[in-house]
Amino acid sequence: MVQLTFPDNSVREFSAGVTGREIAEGISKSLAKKAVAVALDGELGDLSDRIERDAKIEIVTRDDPRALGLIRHDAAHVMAEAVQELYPGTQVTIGPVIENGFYYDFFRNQPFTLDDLPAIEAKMREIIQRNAPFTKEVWSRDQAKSVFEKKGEAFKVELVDAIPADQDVKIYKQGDWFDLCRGPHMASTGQIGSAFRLMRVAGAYWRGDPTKPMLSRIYGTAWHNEEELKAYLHMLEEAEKRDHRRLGREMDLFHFQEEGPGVVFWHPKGWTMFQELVAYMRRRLRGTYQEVNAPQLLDKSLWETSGHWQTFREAMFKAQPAGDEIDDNDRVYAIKPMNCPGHIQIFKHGLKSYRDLPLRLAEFGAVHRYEPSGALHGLMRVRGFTQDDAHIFCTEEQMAAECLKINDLIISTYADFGFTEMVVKLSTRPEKRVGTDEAWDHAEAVMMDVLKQIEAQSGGRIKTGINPGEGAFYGPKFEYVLRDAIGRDWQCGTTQVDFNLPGRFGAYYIDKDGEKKTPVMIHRAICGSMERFLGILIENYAGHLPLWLAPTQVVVATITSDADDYAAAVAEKLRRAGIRADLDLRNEKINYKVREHSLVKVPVILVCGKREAEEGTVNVRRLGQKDQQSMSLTDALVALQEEATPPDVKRLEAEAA
RNA sequence: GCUGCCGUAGCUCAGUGGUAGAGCACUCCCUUGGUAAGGGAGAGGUCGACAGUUCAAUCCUGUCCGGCAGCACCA
Repeated sequence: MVQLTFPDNSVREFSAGVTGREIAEGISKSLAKKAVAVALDGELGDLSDRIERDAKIEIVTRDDPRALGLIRHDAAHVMAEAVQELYPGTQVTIGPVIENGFYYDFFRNQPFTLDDLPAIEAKMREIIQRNAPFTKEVWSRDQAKSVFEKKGEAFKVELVDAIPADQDVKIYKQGDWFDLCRGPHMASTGQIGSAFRLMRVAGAYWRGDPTKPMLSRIYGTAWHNEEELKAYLHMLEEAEKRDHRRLGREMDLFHFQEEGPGVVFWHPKGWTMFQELVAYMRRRLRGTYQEVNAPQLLDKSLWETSGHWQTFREAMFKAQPAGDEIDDNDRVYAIKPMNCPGHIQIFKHGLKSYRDLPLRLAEFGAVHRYEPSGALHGLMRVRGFTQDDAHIFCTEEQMAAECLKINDLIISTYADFGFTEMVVKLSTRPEKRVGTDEAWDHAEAVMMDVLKQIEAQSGGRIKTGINPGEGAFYGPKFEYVLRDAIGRDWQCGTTQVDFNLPGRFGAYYIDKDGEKKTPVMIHRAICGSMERFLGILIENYAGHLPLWLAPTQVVVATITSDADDYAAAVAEKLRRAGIRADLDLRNEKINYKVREHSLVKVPVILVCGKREAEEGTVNVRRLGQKDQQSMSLTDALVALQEEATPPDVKRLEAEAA
């Protein structure tokens, strides 16, 4: 007998080997019909699984949130069946559930195209209509391998070999079609329902390995019901609308062109945002960091010393004199891909004492990396970008305190942009690394301790995690991942402890005892790449930037030319108050002007007509709002000036008051 | 870099084996209109680049460049 505890805490006895399906049927017919799986002590399993031990049991119905993964997984299987039915000879590989959906990778000489999807989707609906039950069998390895070999499924044979020895080789059948799968699955294909859609096709390497064959992947999305599917598709549309590449063009912020793949042409408005962001960061560094600027072009030897030339040469730009007649035109320079070697040179220049530590050098350093062409993506991944970089030279004892200080800076910076949800992850030693195990043990212990403090300090707002083996080759690191307004995660900030570079470059300081010591170096970035961070901000705000960041903060627009002089005076006063204001005196209707400035997302339009000119008022129209507000020019000036004050400056003013 | 798709006016896109079109934007004229497009006229393109096939290529083929979606990469 087994004792099973139900969600209402009632405990009932069943004979061992009872199945979830039998239990559900025993409770009610309707439950049995709705049931798609069973959860034993929280772990999902098939309704047909025999229950041989005491456990907490739940009958999982189709509308349970946990069923969504099953719906998607089953949909992947059905898609594979549909594909093999339509395109005989296509080999199946793997088909997992992913965020918002599923995919299945196929091997076929001719990759799938978007045009193939409607037929596959129709076939899937047909298979779902058939409503064949999912049944499970456990096969021996040899049996599984020989069956898949006979079917010509070479990839499946490889997968059977990859299953750990202590796990069963499970085969799931749906009608005549079957697949190697760890399960679980729902009761029958009909339970998938109709709220799914095939989305796109893409190439993907077998097992993620570029040396292995390219497979043809089909992505799909699947949901509990049509409403959820519709909501998801709507969310995708919203994301597309706030695509920073589109907004960048529409708002005239920047552009790219063929001659400069992956490098940004910043237009006046975009550059205003950029500079506003840099100015913000500079204010945040004031009093703590010293800003420096290291050369763009440095002899190759420096990059050999740092190790970049050996490790990242493929991703670096080299430069040489272009003239044929120049004596040393065999001398090779590299355009900097990082700022650290430069900063170490600055540290090394002049003897440093332990009293100088921690020494914090910051730079808005423009770096260039030859990113793979397929990786380029608007501002998010470029070949030339500006890091809000800093290197802190300190002692090992100072390391933990420095990491916490950086943490405070990063968290408060993100908060100023409205990012309050974030995750800090500790990346630990990778396989390829430098430094002794003792040094890594020590560094990881220190950082683990810091991580705990970060979590404790945050009062639960910040989640923490560990990425094993993801550290840099020279030391462990923290990664700061923020969540934007539509729930997407972006890794931006990073704090990396480095035991390697200072020693390689022979950097040292004179310690209390008069001995030379090698400092620890901490690399840190907050925005990471200013370009990318701006891209994230544009998407996060959907172009509706807070006033302090908006390139054009106010447009003063006239209704008739009678108000031209007054409007010009208003614009002038705004400018004197430090507000970025444009003047629109064109001979156009106010409708036209409002529409045009609204489309480029100007936050505030001050409409001035005859009435305003006579009364000394302005009519305030905010972006996205239909109603207007009339107020005196003086009041408007004060209010706008207040609103246009960056959040950090507001804080300082509040403290001073 | 790999796979697939794409490249026509500043933008969004039609189109054809016989050297091109629309809407918006732009310029000029008329219009002075109270909160998301007033009317008219005009200008604007070596159809991504280079080769090939053809009497003839923007269209077909190839190579290259660039973009998009994934994959891989990201010091």
